[in-house]
Amino acid sequence: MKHYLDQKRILNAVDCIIFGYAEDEIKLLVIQRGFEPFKGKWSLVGGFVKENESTEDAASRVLKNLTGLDGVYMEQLHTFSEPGRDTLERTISTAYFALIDIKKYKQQLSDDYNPVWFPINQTPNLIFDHHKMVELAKKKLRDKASLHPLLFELLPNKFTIPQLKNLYECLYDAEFDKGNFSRKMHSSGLLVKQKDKERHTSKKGAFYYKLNLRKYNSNLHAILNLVSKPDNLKSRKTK
Amino acid sequence: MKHYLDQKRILNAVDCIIFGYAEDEIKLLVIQRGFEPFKGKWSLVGGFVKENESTEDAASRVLKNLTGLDGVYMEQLHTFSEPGRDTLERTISTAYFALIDIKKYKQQLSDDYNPVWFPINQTPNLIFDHHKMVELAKKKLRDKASLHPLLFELLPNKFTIPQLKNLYECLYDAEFDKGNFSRKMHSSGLLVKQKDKERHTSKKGAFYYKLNLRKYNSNLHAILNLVSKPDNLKSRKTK
DNA sequence: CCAAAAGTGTTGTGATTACACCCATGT
DNA sequence: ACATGGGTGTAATCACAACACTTTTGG
Repeated sequence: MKHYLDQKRILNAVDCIIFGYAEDEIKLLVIQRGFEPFKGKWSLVGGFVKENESTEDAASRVLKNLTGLDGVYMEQLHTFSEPGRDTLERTISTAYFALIDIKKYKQQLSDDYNPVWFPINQTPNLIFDHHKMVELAKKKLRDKASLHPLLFELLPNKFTIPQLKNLYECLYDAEFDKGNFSRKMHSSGLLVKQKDKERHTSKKGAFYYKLNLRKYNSNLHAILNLVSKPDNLKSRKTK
Repeated sequence: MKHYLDQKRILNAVDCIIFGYAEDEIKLLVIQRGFEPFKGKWSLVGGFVKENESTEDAASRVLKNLTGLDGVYMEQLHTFSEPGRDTLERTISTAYFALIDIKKYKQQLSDDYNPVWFPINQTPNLIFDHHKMVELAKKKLRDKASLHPLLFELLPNKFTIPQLKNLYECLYDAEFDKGNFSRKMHSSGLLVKQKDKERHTSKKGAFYYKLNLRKYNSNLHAILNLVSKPDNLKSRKTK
């Protein structure tokens, strides 16, 4: 018969994998630690779980401290618990991934760390098993976004269909047919056409759309078969 | 700046949601506690995480203790961490779900608890938030099995296609067309036809199949579109 | 020889792809 | 006027559901 007195001290932490989207790239927010231990090393934002909060609360708190943002899309990813994963203490960390509109993000004042957005495929070396966390988060984002319309969380309120298409193309490193992509998005019923156009990236200009929030919130499984089959990919990007 | 000294004692546990399949039903293995606290109450099997093991190791250990089985299909489900979830101690529990061949299961000798298989939709009241864990596990099993061929883990080495079909029908509470089901399974390339037949449930008899293990292990995404759309369901069962 | 379940063949439908074409506009 | 990217139309193809049909064998 097991009893908790068997258990030596284990610390509980959370780490956040924060994704954003800007300049036609998906980005990851990491910090450079300004304090010991591991001063100068790159790391995900994280923190210890307090006695009276859940890991969800802890992750929200950490995220808010770093970005100033509340009510962000966040989801539990996985709990990492290898005895040697944290080289200083025995720590079990529950990882969360978050999607934010990068334009809403405002760096909070802090001397503790220096936050930087890295393109998702050019991240620096990270401490502990944080690289594993990022890889798993990327995989989960891809898997989930192929069935659920959650990439909207990365875009501003108003966006164009070519912008949306580019976002999907980044995530899957593939090209989609503009016609078919547009039809599929429209058929989801999630888009509300605006009267104005975005006129920077093309001469004709692309209409802005907003998300139909009622539909988005009620029907989180609308986008079926967007990227399910390999044949949907026209060709691997090689650039 | 946060430091681990802020953290009061939090215990780390694991709980296992163990699924089996027998008598044309999906079952859940739960225990009745033979010791205080909560003597006589139903609960998932669980245990505390030891200092030198991961939560995965802890879950495997707990599972082996209860069932005598090694190398079982197991997957991390979710970490439950609400401060009030365990009414005795502040405990964070990482839940794992496992799929076992119920015929291989042998009850291990133990006076500590009385394990019982319950049909998945007739489970007793469980302590703490274990009911939540079971519900999430059921949802995850359904979601995952619609894309990945993991239900084979619930069947014996040799099985027939009607058996497999019945398993899917149980999980989704739906009926599938035998012709289409059979074709889809064959087209996955995962089935190896045997020479003998199962002759209890029908006069004609149904051929046994074995799993193509090489393919199964290399290609964990073979079964696409088995249950993706609601239209695939002929009719809700009402029995 | 018939009932019952396994297993195969076939057809219509709807989704999807690939690609041609039209549109709006800044230079 | 023409190049450029946004946006629409459409034919061919493919996957799938539905269901009729054949097979096997115990009673």
